[in-house]
Amino acid sequence: MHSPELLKGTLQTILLKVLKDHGKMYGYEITQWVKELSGSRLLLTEGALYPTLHKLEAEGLLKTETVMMGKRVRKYYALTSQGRSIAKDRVTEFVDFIKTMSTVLQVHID
Amino acid sequence: MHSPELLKGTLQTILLKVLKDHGKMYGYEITQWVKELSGSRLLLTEGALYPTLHKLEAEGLLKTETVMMGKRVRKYYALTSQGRSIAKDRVTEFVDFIKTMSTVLQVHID
DNA sequence: CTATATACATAATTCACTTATGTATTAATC
DNA sequence: GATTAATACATAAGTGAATTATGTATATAG
Repeated sequence: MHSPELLKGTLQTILLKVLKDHGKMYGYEITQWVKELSGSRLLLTEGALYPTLHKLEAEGLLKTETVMMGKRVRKYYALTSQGRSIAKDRVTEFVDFIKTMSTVLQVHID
Repeated sequence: MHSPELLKGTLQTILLKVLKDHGKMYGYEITQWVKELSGSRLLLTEGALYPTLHKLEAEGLLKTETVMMGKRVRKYYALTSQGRSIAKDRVTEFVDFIKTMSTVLQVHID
């Protein structure tokens, strides 16, 4: 597991990019998918996940669709067109940040 | 300039690694050096810098030497042996984090 | 002589996160 | 058939690393 400090500021980027790549997903599904993709190194907590999804929806980057699976609620999230645009920006911003950090720390990633 | 959110959790790593590479430095010198190294993309604020230096010193990772330059105080910081060890760990941890993030975000750095 | 750069420091505030708690359904285990 | 674990959502309290603001003081440039 990674230091939780490093994760700060990256959650929105992860959510937007995963939804961009994977299409519509529900919250729990996202946690499982990120866990699998990261080899259990990135574990999203519910206390961070749901408020962030709600915030991105409120900002118009995500749209929702609530489905009843038997008696259980499932809330699917998908990018809006604005969300797709921002997702791209956030990934670019992250890559740029990593490049700068790599220079300052004098490290080479792969 | 980078999103300040992404910077969170990386300040200690930057300070430790810069001091490891550059030897003893004083606070203001660190801000200028990081600014130059990063092409003005990483601007350390004093409100974050000094408390973090004090904290790292209190934890025994840094040792200080105060010098009077004429009438002006200058406080040099350098790694302790423990600090050198932790600096290495923090850089490794950061690189590992970036690798995980690159996988999850499906991006390639360089 | 006035503004900018150098050089330190700390207090108030912000905000994204963790931790804790709550509700409820479904599947597995004993 | 009862308890535990997994699925699935949600929010409130607390933490802590940052920003922003403020303060002090010397040195330099225009």
